Amino acid sequence: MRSGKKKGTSEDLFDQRTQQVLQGIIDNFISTSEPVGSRTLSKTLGLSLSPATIRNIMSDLSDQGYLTQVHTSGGRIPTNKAYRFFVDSLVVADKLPEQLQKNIEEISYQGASAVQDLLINTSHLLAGLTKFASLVTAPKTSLSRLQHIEFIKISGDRILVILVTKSGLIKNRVVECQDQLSQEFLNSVSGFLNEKFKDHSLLEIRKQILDSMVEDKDRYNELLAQAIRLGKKAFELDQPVELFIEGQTNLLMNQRLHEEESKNSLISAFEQKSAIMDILDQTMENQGTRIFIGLENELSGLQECSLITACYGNKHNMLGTIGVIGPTSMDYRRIIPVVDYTAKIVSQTITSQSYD
Amino acid sequence: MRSGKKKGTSEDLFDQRTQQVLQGIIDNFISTSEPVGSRTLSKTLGLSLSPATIRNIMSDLSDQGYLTQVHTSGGRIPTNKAYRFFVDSLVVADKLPEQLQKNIEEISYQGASAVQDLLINTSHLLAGLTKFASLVTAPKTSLSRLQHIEFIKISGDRILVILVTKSGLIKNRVVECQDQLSQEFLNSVSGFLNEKFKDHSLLEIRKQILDSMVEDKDRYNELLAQAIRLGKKAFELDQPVELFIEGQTNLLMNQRLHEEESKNSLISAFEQKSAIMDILDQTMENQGTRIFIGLENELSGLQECSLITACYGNKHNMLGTIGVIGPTSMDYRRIIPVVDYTAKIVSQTITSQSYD
DNA sequence: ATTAGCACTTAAGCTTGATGAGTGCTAATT
DNA sequence: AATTAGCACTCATCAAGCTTAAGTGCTAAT
Repeated sequence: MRSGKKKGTSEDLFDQRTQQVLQGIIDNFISTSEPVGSRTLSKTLGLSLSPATIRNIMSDLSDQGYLTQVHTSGGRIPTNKAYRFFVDSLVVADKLPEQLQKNIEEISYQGASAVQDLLINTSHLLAGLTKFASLVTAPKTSLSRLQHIEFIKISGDRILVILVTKSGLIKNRVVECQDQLSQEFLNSVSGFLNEKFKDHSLLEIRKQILDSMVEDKDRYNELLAQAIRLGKKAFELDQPVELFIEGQTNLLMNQRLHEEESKNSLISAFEQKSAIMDILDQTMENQGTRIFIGLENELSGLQECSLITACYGNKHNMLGTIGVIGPTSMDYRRIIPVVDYTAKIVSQTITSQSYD
Repeated sequence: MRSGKKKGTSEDLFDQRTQQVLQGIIDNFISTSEPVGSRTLSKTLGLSLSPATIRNIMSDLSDQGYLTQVHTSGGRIPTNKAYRFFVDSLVVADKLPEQLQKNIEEISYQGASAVQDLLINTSHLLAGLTKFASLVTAPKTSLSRLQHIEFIKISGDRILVILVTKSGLIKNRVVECQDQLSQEFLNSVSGFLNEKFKDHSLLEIRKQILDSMVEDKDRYNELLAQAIRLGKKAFELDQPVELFIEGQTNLLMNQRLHEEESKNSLISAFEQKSAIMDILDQTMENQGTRIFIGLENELSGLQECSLITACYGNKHNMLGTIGVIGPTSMDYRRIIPVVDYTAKIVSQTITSQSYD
């Protein structure tokens, strides 16, 4: 145990040299994924310090929980605490190379006429650029507000319901209907619903329609009755968690995560989409990029992974989240700006496509 | 070189005992994925033959290309030729357990109101049941025939185009339009297009519309002019190869394919979707289950994989293909009926949902 | 035609020892 | 007082050598 020089009050405030050493270790480990030893560091680091000195510093850092050793001898690797420090002290991430910017901007052109397409493109893009797994959540349907609803009779007893939300989501579903309803009548129904519910959230609409069920007084009004009946079917709780995941194979192939068992738990982690959604939902609270390091608490199976997220939205609200899951030892400096800029472009595109 | 007893004229027609031995080797290898030797076989096989005799038979089979050895000593494994023989001689595959039948039948209930949902469910189901990778192609949009088209004005300059095909596909796209068109006018346009083109294939419609461009004589008819303009946008070549792949991770995790390099080539094989589509398209020619063993010729990277496919369709046509990719040493007896029955259920469901 | 016996091959598992990168500690140096 | 050199020690990795078990081909006996 070395007493060390505590210049700050907190043990976590270390002097510049210590910080540089830690920085060096992290950098080194990120690029090689090999435990880094005092000798190597003495050479790579710009400072002219002997291995022995560095050893002392490293020992301090170990005591404070920033480094661990895989085996008694054989270099040290950064802990999650170290990554946390590293990421927090990244005042400004690398500027995104222009070529990458262009690549990202393309997602809004690739024939993404609907928001869903845009999100799928985004997911694809992120997985491709980062070579990790990408996550993208769609705007919550139930919170979106109604832009337009339409009923189209496509055969005797089948009606296609089309729902367009202010945020630009388009949903179809086919409902069956016993009564023979003419297209003219369906038009009146959708006209009625559009008039009455435009700008209301789907959740709200659903509640109101269910309430209306009770009001029997209007039962004589056939239009109203059918509107309620159809509306009930159209707005029925129908919100499969919309989460696009891509590039899981990237993660499985990744050099840094190659213990057999960890791969299996990785897969099962991806299978419980609801847990992932929960985390992503949290990120909607405050704008900007968020970084989760070592996901063991939230998602068992991803101990050695970090999650980088950013929200997208239109001028009024945050609508959803995009993110990337990669090994804790990923190159944060490169990945963060990619996620960041992508979210920005998604927001821009979605703003231009949404109807408020 | 043992002369062997050739009872048939062709060298590939061997007597019953030889066949049983080959069968035994394949069975054994399928269940253990270990090279199988003469001693083991002598015990597991029902016949009371000494290892030496079996060795002789195995030697013959090797000569004829049905078996190979990984190392000079250490048992033999079946070649693709052996699997081919094995599969062809499977007169009837196992009957599907009732529980599995039920599982498969569920795909048609899971709120699959549209054909696309059904296909996604199917892909998911196949990957889950087989623990391999699943492939599902959607019906070719351009060959589908028009059931209904509709234009909905959703904001000043944006029009939502909805296309419903006879096969039950529903496609949306948003097009922008400078002219301010009223919803009433759009209704006339869609009425016109529905009337004129119902039951025509989308490909055909597109061609006719492009041709119409030339007929300037009707330029005075505003309805017609707009119908052509909008129709052109609506039917624009817009057929991203619709192929659903799921469970690639299953395949990567599979015990039987664990050479590092083969995994990488596996991934890249999945990335060239068009090559996969080509193979799947072939299968549409003749109905029924087809089995491709050792895909090295068609798709480099899948040397050690087999593909089992079956088509689905409605009463008139074959519409698409479903399939499973797994290791050549998969349990064909189990997998084939799964694919088979799933295709049957998909066909049934799609028939009940399509409009002709 | 079948089988037993034998010499030979090979992958896989085990021990052994050398190597090298790294560590902690102490004493010398600045 | 901070830094450094030196030293004994630890441990993963690798290669070499050895054994074992399972398998093969061939020949001779049944």
